Amino acid sequence: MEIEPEDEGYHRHQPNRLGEMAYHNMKERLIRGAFSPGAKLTIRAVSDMLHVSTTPARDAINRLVIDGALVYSGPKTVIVPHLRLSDLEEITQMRLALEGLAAALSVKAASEATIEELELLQAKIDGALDERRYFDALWHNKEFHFAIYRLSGMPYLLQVIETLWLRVGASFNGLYPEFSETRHGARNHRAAIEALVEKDAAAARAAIENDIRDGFRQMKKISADRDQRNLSRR
Amino acid sequence: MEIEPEDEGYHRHQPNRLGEMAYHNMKERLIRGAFSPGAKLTIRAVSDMLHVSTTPARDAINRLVIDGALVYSGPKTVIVPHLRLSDLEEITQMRLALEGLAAALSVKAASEATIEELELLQAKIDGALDERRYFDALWHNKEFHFAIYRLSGMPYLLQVIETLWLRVGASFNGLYPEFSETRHGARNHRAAIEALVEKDAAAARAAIENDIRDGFRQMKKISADRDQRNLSRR
DNA sequence: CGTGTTTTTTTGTTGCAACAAAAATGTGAA
DNA sequence: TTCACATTTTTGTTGCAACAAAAAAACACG
Repeated sequence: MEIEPEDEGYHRHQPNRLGEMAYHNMKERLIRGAFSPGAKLTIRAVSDMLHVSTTPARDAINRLVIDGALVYSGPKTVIVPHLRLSDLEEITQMRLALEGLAAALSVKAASEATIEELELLQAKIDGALDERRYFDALWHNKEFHFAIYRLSGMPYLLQVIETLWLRVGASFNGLYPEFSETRHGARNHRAAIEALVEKDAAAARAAIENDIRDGFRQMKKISADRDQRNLSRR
Repeated sequence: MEIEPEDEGYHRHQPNRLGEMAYHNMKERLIRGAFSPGAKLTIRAVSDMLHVSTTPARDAINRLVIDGALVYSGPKTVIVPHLRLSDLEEITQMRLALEGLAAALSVKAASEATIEELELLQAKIDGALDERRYFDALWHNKEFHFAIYRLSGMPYLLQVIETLWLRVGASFNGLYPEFSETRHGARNHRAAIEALVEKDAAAARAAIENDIRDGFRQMKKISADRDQRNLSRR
């Protein structure tokens, strides 16, 4: 590894302590599906929920709106958005481009230790699925993906990808257990690990892209079924 | 122009009026290079500059930090960052993936009107270069690119791309006039227009990617020369 | 002249209240 | 019930002040 000639490295302090805390707390709740699409979030509600004043609560909500994890349904009303098919398609396109890139870049930093880590994570996914712990399965799936992407060494890229996951995560946690049960990822994950072992960038990209595409088809199908059911039940 | 079939379209109101204004105002100033890398920005300074209170000024600064257009150099100090080569490389990789995607998607929406618009913009670029109005040239160059990307019909994609431009823009406005003078973009832009006319997605992507790569090489070279000069002058 | 130390000034964060505007609720007529 | 309108409640925005902490300035010593 080369030594960077001028790595000034901007200080990674953590100002805005309460606001940052509120943001991460709410982000976590959203990813875990604590709020259903359509749920209204107000500054004062968040402020009470997290026992902070309105200022950090406002900071958190504003930032989540910027991320697209929350959305204005009126001038003074932010809600958890209903993900439309067009949104899902746009996000999927971006995921293919960005996560494909991250996967391709990851192979050069792959080591035996990282391979082992990935094997372990995949075992956790399989185990969780066997025991019908669907939530854990999805969680470990995320860890698996980001363990690979982290190898790219591109922090900003990782940040953008994480925001994309946040956007779909908030809306698609309602898809249990059909979505998790499909095990669509296992084969693609095996292929990804194999590609890392052989340091084959193109294969790694292909494996991740397949995984994303398979997931997209699943989501689309399940979501369409739901809509159908909701429609006919009216 | 087609009518969108199911555009429920979350209300596009504009809350946070002063904060939004402050953000866009500062963004504009940064893209135009009003602040040199290393310049310190404080809440109260921005608040005075824009004649608003501290709250919207704080909102604007925080958001620019999230964008990566500003950076903490200490717990209580935000500055315009010096772009390191590794940063530039990461951003360029992401630009290739995302702007390549946008360009490929743009062909299906290309019409005669948009072709005319692009021709006009290219003429403006050339004209500005002829008259050594380098700033205008760069500005119209941005318009040219985003006129294409807008055709993709993906608003969030556009937003992310714009943030990438903001990050490099703030630091590389100091590269006048060498950078603008090179006219590296003309051939690539012609190729892009041609691709849109023939609705050739692959060609459009290739043209844009070439443009980005050429620009990256230029920036890298000029920036390296500068560093060399600064180093030897010490 | 640097260099470490102390003092002064500046700065971001946080909480809060006032206000206008929007959302929710209530009311009544068809 | 359904719809339009009036009333009440809720809500985001904005400005501001107190405070601790950090940055800058002043200073002293070598």
